[in-house]
Amino acid sequence: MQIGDKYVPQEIEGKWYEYWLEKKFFHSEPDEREPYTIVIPPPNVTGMLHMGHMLNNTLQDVLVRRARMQGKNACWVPGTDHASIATEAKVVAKLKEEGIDKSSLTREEFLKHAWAWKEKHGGIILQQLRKLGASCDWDRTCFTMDEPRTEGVLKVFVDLYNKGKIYRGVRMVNWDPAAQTALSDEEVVYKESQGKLYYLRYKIEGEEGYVVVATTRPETILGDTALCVNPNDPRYTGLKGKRVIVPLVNRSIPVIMDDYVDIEFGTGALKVTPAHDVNDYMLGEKYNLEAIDIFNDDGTINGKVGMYEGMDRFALRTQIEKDLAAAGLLDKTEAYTNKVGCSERTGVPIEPKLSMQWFLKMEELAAPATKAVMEDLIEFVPAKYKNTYRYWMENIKDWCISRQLWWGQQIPAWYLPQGGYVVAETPEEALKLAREKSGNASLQMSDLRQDEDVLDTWFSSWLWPISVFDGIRHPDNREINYYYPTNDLVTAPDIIFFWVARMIMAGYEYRGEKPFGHVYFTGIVRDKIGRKMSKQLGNSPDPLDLIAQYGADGVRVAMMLCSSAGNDLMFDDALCEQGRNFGNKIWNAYRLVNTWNADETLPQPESSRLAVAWFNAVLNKTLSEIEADFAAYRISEALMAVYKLFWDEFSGWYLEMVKPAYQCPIDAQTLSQTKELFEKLLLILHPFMPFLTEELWQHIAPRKEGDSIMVSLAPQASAYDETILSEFEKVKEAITAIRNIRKERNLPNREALTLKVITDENYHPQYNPVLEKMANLSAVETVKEKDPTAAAFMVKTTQYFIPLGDKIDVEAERKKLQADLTYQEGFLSSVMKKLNNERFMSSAPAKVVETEKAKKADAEAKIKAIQERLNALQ
RNA sequence: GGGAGCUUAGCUCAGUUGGUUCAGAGCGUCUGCCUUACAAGCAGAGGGUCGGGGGUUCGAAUCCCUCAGCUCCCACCA
Repeated sequence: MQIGDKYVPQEIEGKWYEYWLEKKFFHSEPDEREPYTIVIPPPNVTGMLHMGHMLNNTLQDVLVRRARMQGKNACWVPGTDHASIATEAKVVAKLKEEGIDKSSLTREEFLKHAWAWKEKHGGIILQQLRKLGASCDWDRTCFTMDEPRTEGVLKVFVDLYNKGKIYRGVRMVNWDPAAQTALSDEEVVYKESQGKLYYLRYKIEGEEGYVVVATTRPETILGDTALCVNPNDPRYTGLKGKRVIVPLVNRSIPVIMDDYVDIEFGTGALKVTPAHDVNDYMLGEKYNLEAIDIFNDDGTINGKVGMYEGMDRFALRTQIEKDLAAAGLLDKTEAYTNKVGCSERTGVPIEPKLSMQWFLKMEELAAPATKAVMEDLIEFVPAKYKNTYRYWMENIKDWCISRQLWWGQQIPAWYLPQGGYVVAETPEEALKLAREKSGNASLQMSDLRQDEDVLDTWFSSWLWPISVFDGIRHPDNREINYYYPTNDLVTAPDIIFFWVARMIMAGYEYRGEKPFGHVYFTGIVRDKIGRKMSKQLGNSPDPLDLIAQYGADGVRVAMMLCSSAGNDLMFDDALCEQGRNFGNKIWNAYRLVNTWNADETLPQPESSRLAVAWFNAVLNKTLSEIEADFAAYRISEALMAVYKLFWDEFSGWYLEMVKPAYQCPIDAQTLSQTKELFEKLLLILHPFMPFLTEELWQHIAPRKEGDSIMVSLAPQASAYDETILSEFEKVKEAITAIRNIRKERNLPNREALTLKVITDENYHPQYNPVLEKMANLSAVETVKEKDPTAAAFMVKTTQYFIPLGDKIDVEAERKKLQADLTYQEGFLSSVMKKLNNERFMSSAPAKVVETEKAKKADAEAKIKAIQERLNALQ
């Protein structure tokens, strides 16, 4: 079969993906083989592929393809996440562009738009993954809001409710005024912001004088219901039992004393706004203060106080500063930097707000999940995340699971006309329960009102490893029993709490078992100067452009080259070039082998026989290294090992050793052995570079329809000959030395040379055929005497000479020898220092002492040889 | 304010329990080559006091202390 002169990845990649799909090689069904399972971290359904996905999914594909080639039943389940806030925000924005306001729509109308949007954009990202070569079982594609998953979520909600783990209550929650929903603590990110500290005057009731309070949020005075000072603060002892007047608002509020207040901060006096600050809320509870909620859900001021109604919270801050100053109630302001909690999704500052929400009790769920990780039943790679995990788990707070959104699973709770509610998986059951609960058998569905809220997205994705196998609805089905627990989870560390921890909890709660055996945490992809890749900075390349430019195999290699687990990686387009170049190298090596014509009558040259034996040893040694690397999830090192194996050992040494003379035929045995070795290399390379290896694998031997490298078995490491490896290293050294002599003296490669050698135990004559071929020697002669006029070199203790007649430069030679002598003498003296040190001799292990002695003998022999040669040069 | 981690060649990183010439790799750089698979290549070379200081040890990139710089996570100081 012919193959193109140039490596053009774009020409070979698409067709093989189609072929794999058509042959259903990605599809897995339970059978008697050992399963290997990965569930994809589901990307947002309307998201686009970015570099983080590239990294993450390349890793998963490498792991899955490798497992498949080890004979396991590999199953990689793909899917998408409905991403309630993110998707709803996108739909709202799109509607706004069309001049439609969300509030003008009914829930049903809005959801129609949302589903339409999902149908249009949903799954684009999964299509993009195909370009990368991802071998997902597409028949299993799931969506966190499809019917089986939704039913599972509702079932879990009802179950947890019935177990008493889910409750409803008014709590201080993180309110996102842009999305107008509550958020979990994990969805709040703290951003440094330059603000001001405002010093406000609170007049003391019935007296002259005032108390100054420092605050960053003067607008919240509208909701002040107390002033608090530390009882140990001598400045304020006189305030006990008094009341003060809230500036501008003119409300009279009590002064309370609590040692929560930091005497050092600001003026030591704190305004208390129970409705709008978490700490103030605590104080409010403790001292029974009124909580005045001054905001509407969108962050504008409501009518409760009767001032500034309708103003935005930030506009009000500016306005109130002016008004306070005008009224003489603003002492001063000073610049102040603090951290403001912002919504992870919309980016706007969150507003602590009292509201009625649904919560999940976490403490009991956390216990087995913590244990599993700490005892390495679930292994974190790298292990440093265990600490982070434990700390969070041991300080876990109840999870606010309700969201004031429409896109998501609506909470299956129905309110009764006379108050109270029932929780059920379906409206029918709810009605039944409601009739029982109310004792009113004539109650109708229309009398019940379902809770408006939906569940947090993570409340569906925490079930992912179970729900993709339908193990929530049907806990005993064949698939869940076969595929669960999954093997590896590959994800980013920033969702360790959102997702990883919760999946582990759900795993133990619903399967009584861990959801996965290993969690591989990838780093964050940064640009080459270390900035996080982001849309705003525009420093993120489009992965599809990279694939178009360098080929998927090249980009995959690039991702793997720079990714060590848990460490951020500096991505540079140059890495893709390196990946593409590697593909080119493999391509051209194949082209070389492909041009060789076999001659059945030719015997195998000894040099080729040796080359095959040697390369087999190198191959097996490297295989065992690769296996160790994979076992420790050192994926980039595994790739580097293959890279060097192919480029240096195979292309640089092996192929040169067996290469026939120009346009001469090759013996049949060497050709077939070479092809076998090449095929093994392709098998090892396949998980990293699936497309190129499939293309060449199809060419290198006769194949039939339905054959594929991806469903072939990869070679396993076996025992190898250490001796041939170490002896060969000396041969390589000699070849390199001869090449250097040629280079220094400008001797053309075509001109054959004679090599003389004084034999000793480091000289292995059986490799002379290789030496002769690689260094173009006419003969290797054994001599007893040094040749003072020849160019000389040493390998270990063996002395070699190349007679050059008058071409030798005595002065240069002497200089070189002198330098070498100096080095060897220095080395010897450092060895002697150790050997003459009694304490070293008595405390170092025997093995170490032995090697030092060997070093001494070695150095002495070399020094002797160098000196003799120097003398001979005189 | 707590916690974790990092600092090794120009860049990105390996370096398992302290001990072979341990100071490494890849990329880049420099030099020489258009040698009939590949210039997306070949043959070579240079490059680091292992962040600074101190200690333990016969022996330290590796263990301990300390200082400096960087990064991340957590946390209610208004």
